[in-house]
Amino acid sequence: MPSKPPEITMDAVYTKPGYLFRRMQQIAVSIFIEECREFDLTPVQYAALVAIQNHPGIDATRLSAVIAFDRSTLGSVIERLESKGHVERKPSVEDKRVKLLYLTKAGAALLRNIMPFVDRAQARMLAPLKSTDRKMLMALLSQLVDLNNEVSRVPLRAEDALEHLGKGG
Amino acid sequence: MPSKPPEITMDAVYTKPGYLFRRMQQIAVSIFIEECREFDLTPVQYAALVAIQNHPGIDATRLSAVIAFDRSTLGSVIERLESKGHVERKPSVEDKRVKLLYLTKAGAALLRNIMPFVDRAQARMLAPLKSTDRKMLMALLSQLVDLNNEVSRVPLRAEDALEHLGKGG
DNA sequence: GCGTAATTGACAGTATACTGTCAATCAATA
DNA sequence: TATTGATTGACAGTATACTGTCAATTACGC
Repeated sequence: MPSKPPEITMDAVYTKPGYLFRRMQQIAVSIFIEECREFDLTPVQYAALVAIQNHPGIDATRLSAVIAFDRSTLGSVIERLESKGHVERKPSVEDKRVKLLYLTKAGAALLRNIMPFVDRAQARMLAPLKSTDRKMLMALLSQLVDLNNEVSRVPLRAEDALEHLGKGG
Repeated sequence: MPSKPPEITMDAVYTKPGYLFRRMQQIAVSIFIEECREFDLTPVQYAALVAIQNHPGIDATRLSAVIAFDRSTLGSVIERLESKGHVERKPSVEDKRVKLLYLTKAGAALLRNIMPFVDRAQARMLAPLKSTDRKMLMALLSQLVDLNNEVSRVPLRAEDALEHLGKGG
């Protein structure tokens, strides 16, 4: 007869949402990088490009609200996008603190070309599930992220993107 | 009538699983850190402590397989746990490359004490959903992580933990 | 038992992701 | 207008998370 089992088993990790969210994030990034290898773009860089394309002349602070990404880290992300020639930073004439963000032609072209690869990556993440299960998971996840929006350090504020209009650099 | 909308809208980000997994991971970590503030422990450090408690004398490579965590990063995680006095690293007599991992008494006590706080954090992550939706989400997520296990760089290999038995330091 | 494979831990490098701080600048108001 | 407070971008510091490399060591095929 074996001695009494430890009070805390690996189920204290494996069956918990925190662990599963971490694993799924690892897997999602891994698939994205693999599918988009030839473009040398990370998921966050992709999100930033889409947001800048949608809101030309946005500044870094508002961009961070639009993609729910920490402002401190966003600086280096933009730097990399700039050094790769996908993004331009122009100082605002109205507010000397602000640098306005624009896609370069190369950045816009990249975004068009990468879309089918991104789509394939997103499809692969959910591929192991049946169609109905995919829809169910996405619906529940969207709800949960939305309902927990205020919890994270950088809540999503999609409407912030509009504030730059009329302030044009 | 406004001009034709951009081909690529923010839905190319917001409605995609990759974005939602990233957001949910951000939120999960944020809640964990908040609930466990007084213990100064991160989610990964918690997972490592649980695994070491379950498999005393495990080495770093096997530990990485048991918590599906990159071997390169795990070194610094263990270092931090060691410097906080939660973990001991003892060289193996049988294999001079290997350092065997053990919880200290303080580490074991910490693990016991933190459990209710971890449970509260895990519950908070799913709190906005109805009970049936919580169960549904967890079931789908568990399936998906399991079915995608081989995709990530460090697949989960829970059974690896047993290999150290009989090799005792 | 010897040369080669593989394993192990460590390290360098890149990229998120967070906390906190700072100076420059702008806005709001007394 | 002068002071105060908020905003903005930059930076330092910590902690994941990955790729790739390396030397020491072990295991294995012959």
